[in-house]
Amino acid sequence: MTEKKKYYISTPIYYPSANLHVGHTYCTVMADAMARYKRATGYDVMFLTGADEHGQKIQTLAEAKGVTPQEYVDEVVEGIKDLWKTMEISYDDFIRTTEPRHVKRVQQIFMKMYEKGDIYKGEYEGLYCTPCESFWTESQLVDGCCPDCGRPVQKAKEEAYFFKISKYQDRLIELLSGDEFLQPASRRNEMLGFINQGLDDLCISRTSFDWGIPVPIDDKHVIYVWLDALTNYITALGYPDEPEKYEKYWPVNVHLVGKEIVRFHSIIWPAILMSIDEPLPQKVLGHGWLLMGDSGKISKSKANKGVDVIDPVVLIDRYGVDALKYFLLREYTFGQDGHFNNEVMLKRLNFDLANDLGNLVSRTVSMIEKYNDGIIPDAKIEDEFDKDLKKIAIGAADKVDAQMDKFAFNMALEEIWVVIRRANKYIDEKMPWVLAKDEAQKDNLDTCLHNLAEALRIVSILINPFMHTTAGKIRKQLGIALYDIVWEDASEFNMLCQEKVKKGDAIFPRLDIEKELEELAELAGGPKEEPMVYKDDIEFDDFDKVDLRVAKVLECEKHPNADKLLVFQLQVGTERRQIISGVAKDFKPEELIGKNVIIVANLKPRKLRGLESQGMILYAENGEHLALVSTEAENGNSVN
RNA sequence: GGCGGUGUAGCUUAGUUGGCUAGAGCGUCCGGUUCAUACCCGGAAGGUCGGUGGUUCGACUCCACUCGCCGCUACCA
Repeated sequence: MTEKKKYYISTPIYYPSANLHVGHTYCTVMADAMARYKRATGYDVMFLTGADEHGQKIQTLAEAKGVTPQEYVDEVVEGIKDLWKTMEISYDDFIRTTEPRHVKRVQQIFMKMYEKGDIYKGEYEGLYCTPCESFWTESQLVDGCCPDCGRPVQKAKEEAYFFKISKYQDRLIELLSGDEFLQPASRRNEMLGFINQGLDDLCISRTSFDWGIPVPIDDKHVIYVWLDALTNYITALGYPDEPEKYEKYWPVNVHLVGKEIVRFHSIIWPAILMSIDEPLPQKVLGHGWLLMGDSGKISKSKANKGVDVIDPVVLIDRYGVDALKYFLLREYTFGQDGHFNNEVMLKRLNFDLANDLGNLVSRTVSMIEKYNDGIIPDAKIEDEFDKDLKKIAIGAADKVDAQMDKFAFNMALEEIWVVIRRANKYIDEKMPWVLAKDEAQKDNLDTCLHNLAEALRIVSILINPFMHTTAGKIRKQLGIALYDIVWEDASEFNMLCQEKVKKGDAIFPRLDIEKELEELAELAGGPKEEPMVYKDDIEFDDFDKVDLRVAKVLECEKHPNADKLLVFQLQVGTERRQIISGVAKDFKPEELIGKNVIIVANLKPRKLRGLESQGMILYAENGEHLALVSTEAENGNSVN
């Protein structure tokens, strides 16, 4: 027996701060389809997924709930695993960053980097967003708040260990300059642009929380997210102390990631590997986001409004796992953003699954029962229609192969549906119900029934990586083996021989779209509740240092030299002052004139792109945008 | 502001290196069929391929400018 070629594919490890939504499901479903496809086509596959369980946010959420962080993540991860089980996700390993195997290996990796001289101790000062678990530089903040979620950040200064990532800058540029490593190509230039600005050394430890892996040489510190999370791809393989799997599967063939984490996977992760002198990933593939209507990206940190159901469990309960998988894989183009929408989904399910595929199975099996006592007859003749159906059916596997090579799941499915549509057309061309009335046409009828069953047999093989339960249902109705599905058999015709078919329930019942839309809208309900997360307590004296005042907006215009900044001229009592705010996206300058706002009056003045800003205006987060914090009080008055 | 992407029928989109009468699905209209989950099949209408100018025998495809979206990035006391 020849050695199989290996194929290693990963999803990101998800952060268990809340239940997963269809966005996560989307990524995992793609990885699963690819893993199953590769297994079907003869690869020895390693499919890894997992959970990233450390960090301050988990610690805070656990405290709010009155449980230990470990208890907290155990419960959420249980839910994630249940979901993957329901969805029949065929992962080979599920790595949790709290597992001992991961913890000890991260420490070993840390030591390797340290001994190489790539890690040094320094001091980190930055602004931290607890919900997002991210440090931001001052310049990254939006209106003093986290650029991701718009919530307040807190200043944090701490002793920390740094990774000399700048040392690998040139090699990273070289890596990213190739065609293969990062796709889609549009991300490459972004990443190169980012590197070319110069890489700051990366802070890889924290002392401000302790829910993490201790730094082996300094137990005041825990290892921060990068080194902890990214290394999962190799610790799960046993690197470095049990390298058997590692040597077999590494380097990874594909890291499947969302476009928001492309940077970490295409810059930080390779740099870590360079530091420990290990091979680099062969490919990082950034997929697009599923967008919810007009309300933007699906995100755990943002409340989801609107009527579209994004809880995968609800969708699975109503329509089944394969329906959801089919929709996600068929509707969206890899790498591009897509809009998730109930109506589009329901139409896909009805048209493609119920009408085209489900109905084809139903009519084929019915006719075999009705016209040939349920036995699949042998083919006896071959006319033009037969030839064409056969040609298209046995040619489909190659086309699917070509599309899967490009991660074009939607086109791969489209190729399969070409066969399904051709088979439906074939029935109209042959008109078996007419043939059945004429004994002289028995051979023709037999051929027709046989060929339809063959086409469905081929379809069942081709859809198996994407919807394997459905593949099984089709085969069961055809009376053929469920489990030994061989990809190569999709390129063969005339494999069926007198099997006995058995009509079952509709494999995809037709849906009443109007009714479903109404019921889904009810189910969507309001946003899920998340515990409130506040900044650390402060003393009254700290608060009292802040001098808040009412101010009237006299003038407001765009900053001449910056896209995001507005320049305000304000009346504060008897005084006029100029304040600059990064809110050009949220307000039109003219709509603010005349409003009374609240400002921080005793902030040290600072120049922003050439103009001085004498304080800061307060705004409230309000969904996607900011809202003014305005007042009716006289300008100049203090706010306590 | 810098860098990059993108703009094709009402909607979602395919168009590799310039040769197309610009394809497909959904929607719309007309017709056929009854084996089947009121499904399926056929046909038609619908596009000055964002705009302007250029290169070329020939441009959706190349170039310049321009408008609209999007991403990364700088400015966000």
